[in-house]
Amino acid sequence: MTEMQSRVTQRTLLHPTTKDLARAAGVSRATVDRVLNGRDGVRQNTVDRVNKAIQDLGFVRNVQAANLAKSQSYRFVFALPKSGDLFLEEIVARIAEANDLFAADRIWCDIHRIDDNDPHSISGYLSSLSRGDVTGVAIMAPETPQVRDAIMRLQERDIAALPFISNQAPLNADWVGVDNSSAGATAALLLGQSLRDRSGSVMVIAESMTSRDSMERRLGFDQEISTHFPRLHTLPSLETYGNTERAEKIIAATLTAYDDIVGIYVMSSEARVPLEILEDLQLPNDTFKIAHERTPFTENALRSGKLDGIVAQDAGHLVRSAIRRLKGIVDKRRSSGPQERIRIEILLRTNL
Amino acid sequence: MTEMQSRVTQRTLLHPTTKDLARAAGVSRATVDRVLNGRDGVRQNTVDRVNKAIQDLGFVRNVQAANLAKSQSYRFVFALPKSGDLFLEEIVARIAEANDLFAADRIWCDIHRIDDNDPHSISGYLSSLSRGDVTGVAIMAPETPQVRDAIMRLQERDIAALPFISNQAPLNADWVGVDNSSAGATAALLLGQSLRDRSGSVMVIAESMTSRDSMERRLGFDQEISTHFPRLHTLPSLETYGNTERAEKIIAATLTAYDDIVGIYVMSSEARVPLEILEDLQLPNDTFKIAHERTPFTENALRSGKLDGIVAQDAGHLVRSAIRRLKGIVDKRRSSGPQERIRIEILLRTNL
DNA sequence: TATTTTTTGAGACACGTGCCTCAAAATCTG
DNA sequence: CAGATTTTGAGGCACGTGTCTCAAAAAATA
Repeated sequence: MTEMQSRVTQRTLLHPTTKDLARAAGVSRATVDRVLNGRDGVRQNTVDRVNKAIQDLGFVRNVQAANLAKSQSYRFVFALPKSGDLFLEEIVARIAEANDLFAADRIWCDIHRIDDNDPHSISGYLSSLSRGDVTGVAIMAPETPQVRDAIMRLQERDIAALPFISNQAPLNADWVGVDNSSAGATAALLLGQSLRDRSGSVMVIAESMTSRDSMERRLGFDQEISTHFPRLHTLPSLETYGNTERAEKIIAATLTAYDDIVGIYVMSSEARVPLEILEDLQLPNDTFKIAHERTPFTENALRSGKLDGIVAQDAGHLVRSAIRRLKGIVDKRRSSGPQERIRIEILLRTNL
Repeated sequence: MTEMQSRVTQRTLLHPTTKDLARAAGVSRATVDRVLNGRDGVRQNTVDRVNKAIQDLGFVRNVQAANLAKSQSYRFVFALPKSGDLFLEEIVARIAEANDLFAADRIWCDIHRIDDNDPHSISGYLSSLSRGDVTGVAIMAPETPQVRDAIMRLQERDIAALPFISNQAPLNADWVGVDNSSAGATAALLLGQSLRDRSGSVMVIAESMTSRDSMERRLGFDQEISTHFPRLHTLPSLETYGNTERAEKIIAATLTAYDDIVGIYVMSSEARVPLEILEDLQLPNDTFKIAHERTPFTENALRSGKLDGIVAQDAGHLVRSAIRRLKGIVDKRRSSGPQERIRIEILLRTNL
């Protein structure tokens, strides 16, 4: 057994270097370098020979050594909205953590808060960046033409760009976040399953319905309820606009208007305000309440039974995944292979 | 703003090297090397001065350069049981994937199948390993004194050892896997929540109850049911021992003995056999069925409604996490900081 | 064939750290 | 104080790749 293996691996170097490549292809190290780094002035024939040698030897470029030679280190920026809820605070905290986790890999992350609602300031910031200052940007911003443009121009300047949490378009290959439509559907399924033997109305509370993310969640939620739980009836979204007084008013109004509310879906990533209001309003004990995103507040609410479930995306996972993805882009790992998908997490009291 | 920052960072080098350290501490690079790598023959006073300089400059050792100098590369082995179910196949596939994901980091993984049930063969294999062949091992094996011993001896030989999925002891700091007690409780909560308005018996099917993992799951499950869903009654575990005929017999017997079965919990990581048997037995449509681990089979069952929920640990995540953890141990990252916890995932039809 | 152009090779240096040797300096011991 | 011992410094080579320069070889063109 061991003999057979050694016979196979005998001529196959364990970790072939560019030197070995050169020898195998019958060219010089300079030429190998030209091929590896896509410089021109090499005949196709020669390129092929080198590529064949790469295949034959199973050569893998030593990125560490390469980075050392280039004295490359990675400087990433997380461009996040200024107006922040608890979920955003969570993200910020995870970035700080990731910073010293990745320090050993020569990766350094900064945070830049941008004024959302103003697409111009976002794209302005993005175009102010230059390679040398920063090697990559993770961008959390609502989808607008300006932002899309700015992202394109970043890539032209050889800066890695990665839509983060807020998706820019369904077709975009490089992005880190969850499918909001499925997230909404998951909230619906969880709610519906728990209320399977009852019928009534479901209140839906949002911060605003303008963003693509909100729309998708709502769509997914409604679709799941209507196809699988026809005994439940979903009410129109209540939009709080982040305003507590307004929230109090519309929630109270809805509760008096409908006396058959059996479930509540808090759709926005900031669940604190609506939940605090609901608590004061003395709902029946068996009203099923579900919200998005894990924050110290929602976590607590789940523990104490004020909330029955959370549909979440893991902030730490999002951050780390974004960093690894950015590094992958910079390293030009095209065959990034198994994409590390961000899962839609369901949190109950038992798996916090 | 920028001025203030630059004033601060002016004297602070962006990426100080050992050379900078030496200058700052007023010693030679040789001495810095002695301190950094814990060689002796350095006066305490000098050690302190170097450490102070490390603090002051915010020095972070360039692991890439260090690995290059040592021509260190990481060879990890996953020691997995021989007798495998679909979940194990999943793990194996993820290891293969991870292999080319981590190739750029000079990490190479092998798989070694060990005969479970025979603690001696496991520890025999582990003691046959030597540094140079392998830098770290992820071990999936039931807890026995022999295995614990072998792990200790691995560490003495400077080989990183990491219990994998099967925990060795609750107190063990270094391990990758989930809390099985919480996993069981989560299955219970999901089941209970869906059956909140009904009462009856819950069938529990296991492969065997000898391992710590099974015990913990069952314990967590029972505790959650009895404290929060007293209208449900959990039956004793049916042990299939991986034998299809036996499984058919005991499941059928249980179904005739109890006519009030409202839920079924398939506890073992191999859910296929029990579920196939159950399908033939024509259960009422609203029987809530829950199982563990995502495999092509369980996934399909969930999609087609033969299963209502899966409590899972993400195989890819487990594998990647184990690899990163092993690398962390080898690199001597003591302040490993934010441990990348493996989440207990709840999979429903909507978030597959 | 002679000349220009393209392609290739040889060699050097750099990146930051590990690891080695040998000598010099500092400290301790008798 | 001399000698033994411990501590420190200076310097060099290695790791694998990137990036230069300059010359040589090969191919294309006139």
